[in-house]
Amino acid sequence: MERKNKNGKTYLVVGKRKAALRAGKSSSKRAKNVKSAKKDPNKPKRPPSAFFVFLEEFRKVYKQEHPNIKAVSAVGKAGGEKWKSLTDSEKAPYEAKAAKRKSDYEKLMTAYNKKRESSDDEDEEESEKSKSEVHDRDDEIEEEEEEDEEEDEDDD
DNA sequence: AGGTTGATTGTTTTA
DNA sequence: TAAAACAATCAACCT
Repeated sequence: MERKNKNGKTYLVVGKRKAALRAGKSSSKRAKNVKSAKKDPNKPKRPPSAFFVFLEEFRKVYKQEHPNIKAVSAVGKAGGEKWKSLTDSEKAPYEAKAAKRKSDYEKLMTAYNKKRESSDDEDEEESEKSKSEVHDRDDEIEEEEEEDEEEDEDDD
């Protein structure tokens, strides 16, 4: 966050994490480019943490409370502060959703792995050499049905 | 015009 | 185990 457009163009110094992003030629922030980062065509993004789940809702209400506020950092600060203000009971539902998302993430990851397997890219060294030959000739894994079961837990 | 940063915390990942 | 990075967002700012 020390962007000095004066003379030096070293304004992209954000701190630490974004720096690595700079290393990669990828434009999007999502482009995680570690040294050994493999090229992932469509790797499932990480599941949002309970805080993020809470933030999604918090942002809406925050914007209503502060329609003039447009900076994302404002919601971040307020959200973070509010988040800590919440009790475990309050965070419980958010964590529950986060956990659910994580569950789906694992499923997506499995599908992703299978997809990768389908790809004839032997560039990656996989430790699953003992795996039996796949018999499923046609396996479409891009089918996701979201079933939201309404569980009402109000015991505090 | 488009890419990128900013700020929060939590979870995921890799070394 | 630990540390780093990334997950969304939206407008402003830089190239």
